[in-house]
Amino acid sequence: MSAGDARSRKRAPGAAYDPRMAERPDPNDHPPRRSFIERARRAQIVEAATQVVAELGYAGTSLARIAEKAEISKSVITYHFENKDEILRLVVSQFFERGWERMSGHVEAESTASGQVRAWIGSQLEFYAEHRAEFLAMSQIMANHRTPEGSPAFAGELTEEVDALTEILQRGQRDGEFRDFDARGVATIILRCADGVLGSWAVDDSTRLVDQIPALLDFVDHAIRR
Amino acid sequence: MSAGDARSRKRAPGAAYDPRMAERPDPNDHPPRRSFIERARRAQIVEAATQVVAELGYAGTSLARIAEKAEISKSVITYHFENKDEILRLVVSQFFERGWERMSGHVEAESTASGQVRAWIGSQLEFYAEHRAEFLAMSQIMANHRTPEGSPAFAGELTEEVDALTEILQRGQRDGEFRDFDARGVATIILRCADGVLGSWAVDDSTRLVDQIPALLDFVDHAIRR
Amino acid sequence: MSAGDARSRKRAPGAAYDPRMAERPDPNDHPPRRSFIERARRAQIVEAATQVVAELGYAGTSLARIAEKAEISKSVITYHFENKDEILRLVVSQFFERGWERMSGHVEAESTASGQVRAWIGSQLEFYAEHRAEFLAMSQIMANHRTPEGSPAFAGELTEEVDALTEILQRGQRDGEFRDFDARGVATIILRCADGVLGSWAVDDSTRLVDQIPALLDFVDHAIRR
Amino acid sequence: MSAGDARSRKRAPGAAYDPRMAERPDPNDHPPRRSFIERARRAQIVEAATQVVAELGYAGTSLARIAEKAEISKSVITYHFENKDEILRLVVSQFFERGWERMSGHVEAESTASGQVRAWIGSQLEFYAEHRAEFLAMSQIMANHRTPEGSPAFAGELTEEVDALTEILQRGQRDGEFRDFDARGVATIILRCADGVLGSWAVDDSTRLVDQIPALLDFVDHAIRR
DNA sequence: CATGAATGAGTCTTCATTCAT
DNA sequence: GATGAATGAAGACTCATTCAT
Repeated sequence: MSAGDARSRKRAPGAAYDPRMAERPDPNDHPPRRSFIERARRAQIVEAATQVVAELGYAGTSLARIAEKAEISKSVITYHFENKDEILRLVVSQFFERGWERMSGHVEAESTASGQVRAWIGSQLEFYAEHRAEFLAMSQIMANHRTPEGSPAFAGELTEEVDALTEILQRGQRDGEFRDFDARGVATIILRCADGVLGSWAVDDSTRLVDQIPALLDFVDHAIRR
Repeated sequence: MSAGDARSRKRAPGAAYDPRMAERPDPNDHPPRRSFIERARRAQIVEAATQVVAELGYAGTSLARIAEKAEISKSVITYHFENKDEILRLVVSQFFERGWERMSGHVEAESTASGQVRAWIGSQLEFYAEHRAEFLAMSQIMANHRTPEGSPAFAGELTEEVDALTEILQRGQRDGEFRDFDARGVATIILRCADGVLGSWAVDDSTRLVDQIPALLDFVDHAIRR
Repeated sequence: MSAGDARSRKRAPGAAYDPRMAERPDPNDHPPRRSFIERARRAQIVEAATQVVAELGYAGTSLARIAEKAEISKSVITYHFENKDEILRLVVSQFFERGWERMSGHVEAESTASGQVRAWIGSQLEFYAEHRAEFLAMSQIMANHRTPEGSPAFAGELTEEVDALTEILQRGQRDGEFRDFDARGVATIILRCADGVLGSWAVDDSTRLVDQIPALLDFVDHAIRR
Repeated sequence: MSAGDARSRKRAPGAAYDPRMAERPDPNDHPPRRSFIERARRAQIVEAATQVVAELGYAGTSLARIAEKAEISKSVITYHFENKDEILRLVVSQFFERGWERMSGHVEAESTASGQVRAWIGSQLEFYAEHRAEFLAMSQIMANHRTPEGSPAFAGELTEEVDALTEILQRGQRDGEFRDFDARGVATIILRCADGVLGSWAVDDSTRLVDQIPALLDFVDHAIRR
């Protein structure tokens, strides 16, 4: 049943749109209509998968261990999902969807470019700090997941995000808020900067992430302000 | 995100030699005296392992594939190494050793704190750019390698690096070069910033890393300068 | 060789109805009285099974794929049929029933023995040529289907057919149409001959089966005629 | 080890050449040099596979069952062979190689075309009769084995055989031994005829194959003789 | 110094069937 | 009359490691 339902990736209604999740149109256009039980099971399994990846890493994640964590039989997983791949992609896409839902509100609430940059970084880090396991899992999967042919499965998934931030930076330059720099290059640096801080927190959770947010905001602010 | 979020650990400048990065000590305390052939074989195998990890990722790396790449029999590997673990740790430690060899020279040649910061970031990125495969391999291993119990094998390996950069920043503040900020926090941010840029390059090699170095240096400069 | 080496069994001409080819008898002796819907569903499923076996081969045929082909849920199949076995047997028996319906008319219309032989071979091959998928499916199932214990499920199903053709050949010998030979042995050979030609057509449908019929008739004619 | 050693298919030295086994050149041209043990193990496994396929059919043949039959662990099989596919192909190719080795001698010993036809059919059937299990296995594999993409793995493998027999028939026609007919069509029929008789014996071994050989030779003789 | 052979645990996935609704 | 959910057994294959030579 339910072939090709690698699905979702819908924009949050009203929300601008999630630049991280490029629209990849489903060939079978009818989205699978799932029963209550099915939806619950799928959620349960994705949740279990998230935890396992976060704890044991990408390479240590097997269907057997996901089943164990969810306290179900392995067959239940293969019944509700096409693939291990499908599960892993859902872990990633759901995280981004929810993250962007949160961020977009904060970003749009700001009027100035610098306010939007701060809102972007701040709300992103806040969201991640609140969902550490999900973030770790997403990180692991993005860094490791490959297509059957062997190339990274999530390469270039991030360019739209860079585009969006670049636009904000350019507006800030036009408005005289920011100094002169290559907007696209700096957009990359900022995003990667945040990723990096996240990364250190991912490896070593002794650093309280939320405490580092103001420092990072301040750092970026000085770096780009006129 | 952050395929390259793990990375960087190297000797504190001036410090002689980090025993943690050394090959694991021989249980019989006399350090292994290796023949010429032995050393050659080990180097060849570590080199092959590096390439395989870079190409196929951590999860795609098996002894069989390393053997294939090195054009030797699998048994040669298990003869010369205790473990798969031993090989992977060597890939990481050798990369850091060589990287720091390069960097320390550049850093120590500078007299001002800001010069040292620039030398640090610049020479690090240059070195990585010249050794992409090694960098990718190191990244993958640091992000994925685990102890038999399942916890990250390279957690908390980064503190010395942070310590060293913190010292430089503090000196810069005392000398009036840098503005006021939490030196340790910013040290982390700077290092992670570089990581982040590396991460984007790791995923997508179309971005010419060396071209981005000046932008990053400029970015950091503005962020910390008085 | 001989993708089509299994095949052919049908009612002896004149004989009413072969119970061995019938659906397996209901344990409670009253024959199943099926509703219109039930009969339609069963037909639909058997038809889908036929197509799947023809396309994917015996080993590639699963209930899941039959359901997919019929665009129904897998449970519909298990509701209407006892078994996978029951479906496969029906594919075979229905093909033979319909085939013999066609052949018997042609054979009985002939008065001479040699005419009957020609009618037999000719109409058989014609029928098969018109129902390639059904023929392929039947072939695959006869060649592969096994009892739960592992022995061929359709062994020894061919004797009646041989008997019937043997009778015709013997009559031809008595009437002086055919030369002297072991009638039973030659009956087997003739039937297998047709099988063989079918087999080559099964593997490679570029050979237009109908074009080969005259050659085969000619071949057999020369072989047995006085 | 030993990648790409799907190998063999060499002509028997001196023997004409086996038309059934089209030369499919090995990309890695160096044939694997196997140890005594390796050759013995491979032979043992192929032999076990042959028996399992003959007894349980293509669909009933699993590596587990082959291992059981050979009284070895399943891993031994995957150590010595790349693939299940490799084993199955060997079962087929070895059978043809050996069969042709036998047949070619008999065929070439004859001077007349009709003698060669008789030698062909006779020695083929004799050989098959002496190696029933191998024949059954080969039959099952040829009828069922598919490429990963789903198309029959052994389609069109037989055309060269038809070519060779066609040549003989044409010579017979030129020499006035045979009557006028479409040589290629009849070659197909004759080969398929033999296959068919074999097929009936395959299903039901009560018929003593060797006893049927003279009848078949006689049948074919009458069919094609002037 | 080197390696061929072996193997048990574990990988994902497919499958026919059962059961409750 | 229909079906969604569940499942254990089995499928081929990969892997790191051990051992004897």
